[in-house]
Amino acid sequence: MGANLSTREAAKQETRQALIHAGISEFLEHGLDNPSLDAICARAGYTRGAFYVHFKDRDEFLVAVMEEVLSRFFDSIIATGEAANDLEETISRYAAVLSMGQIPWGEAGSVRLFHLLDVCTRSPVIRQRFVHMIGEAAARVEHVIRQGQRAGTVRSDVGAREVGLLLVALAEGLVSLIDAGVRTDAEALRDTVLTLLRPPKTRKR
Amino acid sequence: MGANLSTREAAKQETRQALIHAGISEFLEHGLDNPSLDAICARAGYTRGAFYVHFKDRDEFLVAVMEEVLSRFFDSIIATGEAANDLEETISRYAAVLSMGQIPWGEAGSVRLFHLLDVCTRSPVIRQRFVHMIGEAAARVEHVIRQGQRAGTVRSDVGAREVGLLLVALAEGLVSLIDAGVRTDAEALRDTVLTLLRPPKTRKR
Amino acid sequence: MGANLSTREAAKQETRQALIHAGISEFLEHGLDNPSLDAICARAGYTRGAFYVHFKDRDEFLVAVMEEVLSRFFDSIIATGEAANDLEETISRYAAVLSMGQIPWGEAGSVRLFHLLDVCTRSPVIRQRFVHMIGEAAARVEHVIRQGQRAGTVRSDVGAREVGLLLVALAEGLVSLIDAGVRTDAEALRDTVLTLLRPPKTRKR
Amino acid sequence: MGANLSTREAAKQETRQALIHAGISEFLEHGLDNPSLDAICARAGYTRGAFYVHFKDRDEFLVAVMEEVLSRFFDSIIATGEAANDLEETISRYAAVLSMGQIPWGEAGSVRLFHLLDVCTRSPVIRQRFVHMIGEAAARVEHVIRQGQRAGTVRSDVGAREVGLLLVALAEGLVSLIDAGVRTDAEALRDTVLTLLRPPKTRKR
DNA sequence: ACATACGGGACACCCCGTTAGT
DNA sequence: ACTAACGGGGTGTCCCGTATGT
Repeated sequence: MGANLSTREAAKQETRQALIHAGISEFLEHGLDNPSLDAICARAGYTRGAFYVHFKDRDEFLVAVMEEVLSRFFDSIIATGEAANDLEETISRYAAVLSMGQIPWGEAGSVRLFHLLDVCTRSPVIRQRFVHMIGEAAARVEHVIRQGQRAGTVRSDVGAREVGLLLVALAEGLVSLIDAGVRTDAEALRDTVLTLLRPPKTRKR
Repeated sequence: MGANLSTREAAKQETRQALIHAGISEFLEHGLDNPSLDAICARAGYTRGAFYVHFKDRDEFLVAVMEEVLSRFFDSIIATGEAANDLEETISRYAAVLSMGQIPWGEAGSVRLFHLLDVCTRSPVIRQRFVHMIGEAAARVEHVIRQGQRAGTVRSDVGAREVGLLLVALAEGLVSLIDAGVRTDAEALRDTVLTLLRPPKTRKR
Repeated sequence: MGANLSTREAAKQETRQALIHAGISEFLEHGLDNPSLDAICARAGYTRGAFYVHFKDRDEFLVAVMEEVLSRFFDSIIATGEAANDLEETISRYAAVLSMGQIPWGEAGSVRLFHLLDVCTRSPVIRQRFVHMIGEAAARVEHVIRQGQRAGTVRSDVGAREVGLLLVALAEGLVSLIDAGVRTDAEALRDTVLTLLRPPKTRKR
Repeated sequence: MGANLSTREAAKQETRQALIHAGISEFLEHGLDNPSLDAICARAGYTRGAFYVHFKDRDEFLVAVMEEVLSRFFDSIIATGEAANDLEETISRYAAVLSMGQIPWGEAGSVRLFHLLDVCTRSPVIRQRFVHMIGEAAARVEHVIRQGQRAGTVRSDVGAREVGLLLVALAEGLVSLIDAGVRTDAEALRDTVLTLLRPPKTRKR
């Protein structure tokens, strides 16, 4: 019966996921408000009849899409985080992510940051998840900073907590600027940030 | 005739401005796509008939609104810039602006940053203006940094150009985070940034 | 300028009336809920764009239609009432109206009685107007009865007020039955009613 | 097997009845066309899957509902009829029924008369059943009248057949008026009707 | 018998742009 | 310059009937 249950339930979840993925693609290409439900459903290979089995209305769908995006994003951050306790590595990964100019996730495309911010305006649920996620990211960077400070690779006269938030905000801002079309020299910026965070060489004396 | 014409012309521009202001308010409250022209015109005390005297269609109106917003923003930046060649003062002003969590301008409210980014996606004109504005802002900060370096109040082992862009991106990112509801300690962040930029104390030796 | 005003206003009222008339026809043929706004507007020679200039939504339109029907009906009752203070004449007119099995009015068709009752369920406004109209009709019959009693053509041992309401209710019931397809002998019923209301002949003796 | 089959059969009929009852309630509250099958089924504690086991489509369901209503109504009339061969008693029962302002039946609410008339417009089957039922009711009253005439309690100068139909129509009309919200004095009306039907007192002489 | 995913279609509401007025 | 009627189209929503499960 476990298999039986999965027969129906699996098909249902598959449909739901297909719709969400189609939504992500459409939202990426045409913004949050413009895509019609028809277009989204068609892209997923379904009709609006199927849509309303899974979502009460467009807003609920939007929230579901953004939750998916957020969790994927969060997963990707966690994944990189596990691999790297080193500041330089972390910053470099961030730089790589940023150079793509979009929130990254597995297979199927991405969503603009400002779309997320837009949805935060509408849905308190998403807003909370986003804020929490930012907090997690900041905490992770903070941890890396603190480790660097202990190892002597990061200057100790700044608060790790503040630097954590600062770097996250910086990342966010750079994503926005790149999204908007501002040209940046990722390497030079990375080096500058690392220089600012390095302990003064005079300590050697 | 000059007076007569200017009277008419002034009235016309007044209507146009009223529409743009109403648009800003509506866009702020309900996003960029949702507000109907009817709602916007009604808020300005007119009807759509008046609207089409001044704008070809909704898109042209959107561009006009954003140009207004951008120029106001630019003016405010310029204004603060003129007054301050000092880094600390500049950062502080930025902090003040940021703590409001929105692009500031004169009387009537403001527009979220992500709205601007959204429009950049649609209108190359706006995009170019925005990129240019960011460049200007970065150049201005760069100038302040360079002056600080010459005066010995800013460390010299980082590129003024890179720091300029970095600070602008940071500002942008913080605005976004605050917009989204992330709580920040503006003072602590400001101090941290200033610490990072100060020359090493080891110089005392 | 009176003419000027009427140019616009007259056209507007004409459109509104056309829509209402079309609505009456559609409602008569297909019930109150089935006809689409498209069908109604098309019948009037307009589109939904015009419709929403005159009515906020379908419900408001429905009320307007029923108010029109009611006022026409009321006018027709008043008209017949003025002409007839005689009981027999009044009953005969009623019988004629009833034999049509529908609420009568000028040119363009009619509306089933149960449609009106249905709308009364939805709109308190219409309900009140309908109740008031019934009261007026009852009062009119009451007046005829009273005159007949004074003239000795109607028995005096019954309350004119009660008889008035009774006859109105009877009319309403007969309309309903005829609407539903019950076959009746209008003449026999009329004679029976008149017999019931006549004073007893034995009194003469 | 008989018990087994009847068990299943009983359960099936139970479901059917539950759906019909739910339909009656929904139709009473929201009219004949507005309630969705989903709403009706949900009210009965089922889904549309169960519905289509019992009914071909919405129309067939509507007819089934009205047949139920009609038979209940008929039963109630029969019941009162059996108990009463006396005119006064009959009229009083009628008055009681009317004062409820609705077609009465057992437990679960009622349906407005105009709903029935509405369905008569759509379904010839229902129409015929309704006409037949009205005929039965009229015949029953006619019988009572005839008995009264024989017993000398009802005047003999009017046709029992006509009076029968008249009283049924009157009942119908009063129900409609009360449905619509007209205030009536049931007692006074009843007395008036009885007075009209009583033989002239002059006979005493 | 009953639940439920899904196709498909209809319709109300809204909104934009135009045009005839004032 | 501005109003207001109107045409026309798009879209979200809902709902029915079916088909496939259990």
